[in-house]
Amino acid sequence: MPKPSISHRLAEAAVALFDENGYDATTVDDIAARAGVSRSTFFRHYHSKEDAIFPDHDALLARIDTRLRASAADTAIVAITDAVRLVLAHYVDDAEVSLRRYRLVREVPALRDREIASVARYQRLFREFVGEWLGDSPDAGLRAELMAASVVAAHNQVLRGWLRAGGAYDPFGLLDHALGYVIATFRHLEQPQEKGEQVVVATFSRSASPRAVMEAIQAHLEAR
Amino acid sequence: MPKPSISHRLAEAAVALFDENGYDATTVDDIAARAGVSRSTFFRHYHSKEDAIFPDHDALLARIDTRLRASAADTAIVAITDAVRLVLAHYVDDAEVSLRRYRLVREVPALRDREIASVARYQRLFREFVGEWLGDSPDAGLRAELMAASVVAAHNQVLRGWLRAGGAYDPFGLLDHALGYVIATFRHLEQPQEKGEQVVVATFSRSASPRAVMEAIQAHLEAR
DNA sequence: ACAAGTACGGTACTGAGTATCGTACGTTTT
DNA sequence: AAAACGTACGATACTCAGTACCGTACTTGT
Repeated sequence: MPKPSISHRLAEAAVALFDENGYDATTVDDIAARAGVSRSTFFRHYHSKEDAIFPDHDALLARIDTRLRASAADTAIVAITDAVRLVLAHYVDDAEVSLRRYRLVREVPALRDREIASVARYQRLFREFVGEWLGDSPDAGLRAELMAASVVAAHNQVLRGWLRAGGAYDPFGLLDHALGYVIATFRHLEQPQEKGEQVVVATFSRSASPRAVMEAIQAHLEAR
Repeated sequence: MPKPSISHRLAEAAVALFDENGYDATTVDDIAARAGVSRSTFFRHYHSKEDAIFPDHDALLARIDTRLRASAADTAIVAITDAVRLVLAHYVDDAEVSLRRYRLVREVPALRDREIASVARYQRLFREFVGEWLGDSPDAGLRAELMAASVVAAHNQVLRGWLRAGGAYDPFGLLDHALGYVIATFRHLEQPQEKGEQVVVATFSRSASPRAVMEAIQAHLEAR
C-alpha cells in the first residue's frame, strides 16, 4: 500500500486530536506523536499549529492567480466571479474536511481570525486584479475594492449556508444566483459608456420621495 | 498634574518601543519596564501583546451598535453608511496614533491579521443589523452580506488612501462620495417591489451635462 | 565507492500567556 | 477608630509555541 505522506499524516492527526480534545488542549507534541514523527518534523512541514488545518490555501491562491491571468472574460467582474468558483469548488471537493474544519473554526477564535485573514488574501488578489484591469479610470480604486468585496461576500454567504447545512446540497446554483446580483450591479459601472444615444430605465417604488429619487440619480451621474 | 492611567502608559510604551526596535524584538517585559510596572500588570490590562496597539476597538464597536439601534434612517443601507462614519471619525480624531499604527500594521503580519479580524467584526455587526432589518424577504441574507461588505469596503478604501497620504486631507468628502456609490447600488434592492410600479424612460442627448439632466428630472418630479 | 543533498531526530533556547501566590492600599462597616 | 473587605499590583513558577542548531541516516548522481 502506498504509505501516505508525512504532511498528510500530520494534518490528519491534528484534526483528529482537535476533534477529540479540543484545539487548545492539543499540543504540537501530541500531533507529532500521533503521526509517529518528532516535533521538529511537524514544524518542518507546517510553520505553525494553525497551519495544520489550513494546508492548501497558498496553493489555491496560486491557482486562482494563474486562472485570473489566463482569463478570457471581457469584463473584470466576470473574471473574478469566474475565479471565485474555484474557491467554492475547493471546499466542496473535500466536503468532509471542510465541514470538520468549519466546526472547529467556528468555536476557536484563533482559527476564526486565521480563516478571515485567508479570505482577505483572496479579496486582495481580486482587488489588485480589477485595479489593474480598470487602470486609471475615475474611481478605479474604489470600484475595484467594491467589486472584490462583493464577490467575496457573495461567495462567503453561499459557502456559510452550505457549511451550516452540513454540505447537504449543491451550492453552485446559489453561487451563480448570488454572483448574478453582483455582476448586474457592477457590469454597467465597469466599462466606458458606449457611443450613441443612451436609454436610461429607472424604477422606483411608488412611495419614493422626490428627494430620495434625486439622490439616487445624482449618485449615479456623479459616478459616471 | 493628573498622572496618566497605567493602561495609557502601557500603550504609549508599547508603541514607542515598537517604533524603536520593531514589534518582534520588543518583549512584554520591555513594555512593562518602560511603563514602570510589572509584567503581570501588563497582562492584567491587555490580554495579549497585540492588544496594546488596538486598545479601543471594543468600545467603538459598542458605540456603533448603540448608534445603529438608535438609528432613525429610513433604509438599512443608509443606517450602516451613517454608522461607518463613526469608524472613520475614530481614526481621524486620533490621526497621529492612527498613522503610527498604520506603519506598524503594514509590516507586521501578525498585526495585519489582527486588524483584518477587527474589521470583520464591524462587517459582521452591519450584516446582522441589515439582516434583521430585511427580515425574511427574499435573498435577505445575501443582500445583507453584500451591503455590509460594500460599506466596509468603501470605508476601507477611503481610510487606506488617507493613511497612505499621511492624513494630509479631510477624508469625509471622499467617504461620502464612495458611500454614494453603495447607497445608489443597494437602495433599490432593499425594499420589496410594490405592485403597480412605475417605469420612467428618459432619453438625453449624448452631450447633455449631468447638471442639465438633473434639472430636467427635478422639474418633472416636483411637478408630480 | 564517494560526494552531496535531503529529511528526520534531538537538544536547547526565547518569549507569550496562564495560574496562583502574597501584599499594600483604600473603602466600607460596625 | 478598628476591623473586615475588595481591588490592584508584584513575584514566582509553569506550559507550550516557535526558532536555531547540530548530528545522523538515507538517498541520488557520478
